[in-house]
Amino acid sequence: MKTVPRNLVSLSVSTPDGIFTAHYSERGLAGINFPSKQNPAATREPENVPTKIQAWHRLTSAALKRVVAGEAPGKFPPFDLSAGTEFQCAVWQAMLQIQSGQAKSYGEIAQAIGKPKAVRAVGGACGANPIPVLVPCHRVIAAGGKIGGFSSDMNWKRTLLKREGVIVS
DNA sequence: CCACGGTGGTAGA
DNA sequence: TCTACCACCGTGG
Repeated sequence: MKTVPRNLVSLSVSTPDGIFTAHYSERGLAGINFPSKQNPAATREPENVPTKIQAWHRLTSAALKRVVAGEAPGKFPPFDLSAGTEFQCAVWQAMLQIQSGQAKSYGEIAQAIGKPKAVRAVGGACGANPIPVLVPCHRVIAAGGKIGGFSSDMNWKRTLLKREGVIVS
C-alpha cells in the first residue's frame, strides 16, 4: 500500500462504546479509528470544517451508531478509498454487499471477486480496511463458522457479530 | 485435535 | 528483483 500524503480532517463520534474518530479527505470518508484509551482527539471542531464535511460527518455518526448497536447502517457518506490497491478495493466493495446480520467466509469473498484462490490475500485486505464497522470487515469470518482474526481488538469483532445476531463457533 | 502444502497479494530490503 | 510474512482452506493423520 502506498502512502499518499493527504490533508485529513478528523472529527469525533461519541457512542456508548467510546469515542470513535472519523477522518475525511476532500473526496469523502477516508478512515475510522476505534476508541482508544489515549482518546485520539478530533483535530478540529465540527463548526470549523466545510459544510460538505459536516454533512458527511452527520451521516457517518448516524451510521456508526446504528451498526455499533447491531442495526442496519442507513445512508453512507461517500467513501474515499483511494489509499487502497485495486485488489483491496474489490474486497472492500464485496464486503459492503454483506447485509447486517449476515456473514461470509474469506473464501466466499475471494470467489465473489473472481479470484477463488486468493483466499489468504482476502484476509490481508480485510486487515487493511481503513473504514472498519461501516465497511463491515467484522462480517468476514473463517470457513466452518469459525471466528477468524481481526486487526485490532478481537473483542470488537465478537461484539459486533453478536449484536447483529450472528452465531460463531 | 495438529501438521502441512497450496495458494495470491503486500511490504520491505 | 527476491523474500518473508499472512485475519485462509482443504486434506490427512
